[in-house]
Amino acid sequence: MTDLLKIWGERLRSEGYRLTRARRAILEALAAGESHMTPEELHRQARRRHRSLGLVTVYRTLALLEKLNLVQRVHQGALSCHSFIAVRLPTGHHHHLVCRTCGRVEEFPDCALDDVLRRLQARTGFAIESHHVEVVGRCPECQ
Amino acid sequence: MTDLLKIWGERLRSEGYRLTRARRAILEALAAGESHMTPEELHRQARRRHRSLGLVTVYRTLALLEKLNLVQRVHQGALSCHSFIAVRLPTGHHHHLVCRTCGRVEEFPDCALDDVLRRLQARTGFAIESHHVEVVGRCPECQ
DNA sequence: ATATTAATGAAAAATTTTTTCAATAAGGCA
DNA sequence: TGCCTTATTGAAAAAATTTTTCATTAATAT
Repeated sequence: MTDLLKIWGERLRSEGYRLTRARRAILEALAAGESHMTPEELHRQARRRHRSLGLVTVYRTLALLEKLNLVQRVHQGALSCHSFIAVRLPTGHHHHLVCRTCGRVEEFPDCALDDVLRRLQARTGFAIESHHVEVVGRCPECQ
Repeated sequence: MTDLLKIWGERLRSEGYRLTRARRAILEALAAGESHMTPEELHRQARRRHRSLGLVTVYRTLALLEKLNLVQRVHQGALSCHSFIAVRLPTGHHHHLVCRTCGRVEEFPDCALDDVLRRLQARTGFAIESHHVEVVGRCPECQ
């Protein structure tokens, strides 16, 4: 996890952003989180490291991290549209397998979906640019 | 499209809900829409049929229709978490292919995904219950 | 150390969604 | 048909969420 932090820090720097105390606290909370968190929840967590952290900064930082692809939103049907989770698989495209009970999120790679998409593209004439997959179930512990 | 309306009406009735003027207006707007709409947009459209329709009723009706699986939310990354579109493929599971430019939504069936999910389930130990796929691209007209 | 300027936090504003409640109208039934 | 019951509605208010503004702070290059 410390590894993740370092990588993220470097990434921010290399993009010309400053690595502030507020951002560090938010990144740490994200890296520690096993489950997706709303801005509010993330704020609560991150404040354990940085007491005076404002919720506004959480919103701003999430927007930044989302732009840089360091976090991803978690969608499931109606809910959780505004929950975020750290992106851990650094290489390539991946998706989320979310536990309905404990909220734990597992990343899984893209494999085998390409085929489906290629056929879809051929059949519909759409120029496919991106896709988003989310799978919900119960993790081994929660079953 | 008129067909769709009739089916929806019957479905509401059979579930014990009343087919009111407000709901009819909302259903018509949804059935006519080629693209996903936010509650606000839907309200604007539906009011052309029913002038005094309140936005609250749109929210309530969407919640109901979502519960009955007559509409689905459209997600794409950060945006559109709160946009809805009518479910047209009546049988079985399907997903959305969304045009980035004009917002048009095409439904496509589930085929070939089952395999991917079966393998995922075997590998992770999750009991997979549902999934959500959304593909974004540009439709033939918009390319 | 200092200067530059991006980033922060607080407050206010804007936006979105939900709740409350009295009035209305849908659908069943005589 | 016309009445009765009760789900549904719309308006207003409240709650929740997100964004903007702006003076202050602190991260980084020098």
